[in-house]
Amino acid sequence: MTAFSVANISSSNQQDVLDEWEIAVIDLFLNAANSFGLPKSYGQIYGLLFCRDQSLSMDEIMKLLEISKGSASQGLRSLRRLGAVSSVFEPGDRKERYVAEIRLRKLVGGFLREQADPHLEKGVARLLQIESLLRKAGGQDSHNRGIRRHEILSGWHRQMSRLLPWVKMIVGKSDRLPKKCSE
Amino acid sequence: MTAFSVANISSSNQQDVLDEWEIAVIDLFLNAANSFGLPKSYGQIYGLLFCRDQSLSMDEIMKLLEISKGSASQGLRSLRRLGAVSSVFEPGDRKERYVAEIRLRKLVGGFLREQADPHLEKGVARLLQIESLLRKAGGQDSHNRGIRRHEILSGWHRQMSRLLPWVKMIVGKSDRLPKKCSE
DNA sequence: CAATTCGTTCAAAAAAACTTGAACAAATTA
DNA sequence: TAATTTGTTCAAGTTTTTTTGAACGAATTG
Repeated sequence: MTAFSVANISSSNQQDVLDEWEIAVIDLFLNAANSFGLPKSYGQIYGLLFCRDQSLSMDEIMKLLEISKGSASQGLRSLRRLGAVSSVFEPGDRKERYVAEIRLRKLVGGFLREQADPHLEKGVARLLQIESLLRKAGGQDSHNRGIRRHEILSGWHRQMSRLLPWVKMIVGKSDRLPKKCSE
Repeated sequence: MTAFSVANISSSNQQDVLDEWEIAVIDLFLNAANSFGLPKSYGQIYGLLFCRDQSLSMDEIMKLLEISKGSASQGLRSLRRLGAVSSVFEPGDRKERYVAEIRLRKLVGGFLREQADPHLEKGVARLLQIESLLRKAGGQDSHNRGIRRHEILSGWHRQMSRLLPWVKMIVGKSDRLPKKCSE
């Protein structure tokens, strides 16, 4: 940069400082990330982008959040994979720049796709494995018990598989949720 | 105990050994616990109880899973709070004994009550905090942006609040899920 | 081509989460 | 009351996860 930026008129205008409310929002997402089993830094990055209208470069993110290059890089990658962040190409700028996805249904959808779906698939494999163990092992009593448990687990798996599409459906329909259901 | 138990006829009948399939089931719950953000040992404990017809004492749980007293105690407490395990009083026995709750709707309900609901409540508090920060701080531009973001977050909060009852509802109705919805 | 800018990777450091076991309290039994 | 049994607590130890930053490669610029 060739000279001091002219930004930041009157102490905290836009660019290189976090407003108090922004800090609070970032902290909110930090905590949220945590309880979704994602690293805090992911939450911070998302939170910062969520606050801003303009896209930010990795560099700006690092400085504003005071996190390392590695965290920023990995965080942004994962967030993109989740569909929570996307990169935009501001023309005439070499850096990549990032913005937050703010449509809840997209966020939830991405999260379910990346986290829940894989677990359901692994679940199938595990059920098969248990099934095969049941085929060979165990005394009569234990074997019967195993069969019953396997049935229960299969039922749970089925129900979970059914639930997810509904979640995606219900989140998203912003206002008008179904009121009554037949059957 | 006054003499050797007569149990365990033919190598691995009921009590003091884990069957192969039980190990697999326990491992399944270990992983599941993990991805719900609960300690592995909680999953193991639940998994073991899930496998068994008879209630187990903390002592037996410790031995079967080879975990410490502390883990067993804390795990059982948390699982009871979640409603995933309950204690039964086998008459003529001083120890407390535990069994797993296997109704999915209860499990999901307990989990949501203990994990999701508190987050939603904290969410309200955070939104209020942000609101108050917005009242005082910020330049015009940032302030407006803050207002808009606060609105978005409020919307998300509302939608999540609406979602949870549906989840409880959908899981539970074992077979018959709603097929069509009006509005 | 050399120098610079970006972004990624990964081993090592730091932080967070989980587990352990000894000390303790409560309840029971001798 | 002393000895036992049962379960809880919590500081310290262990394991796992996350963060850091230096080294690297690719792309760009001088």
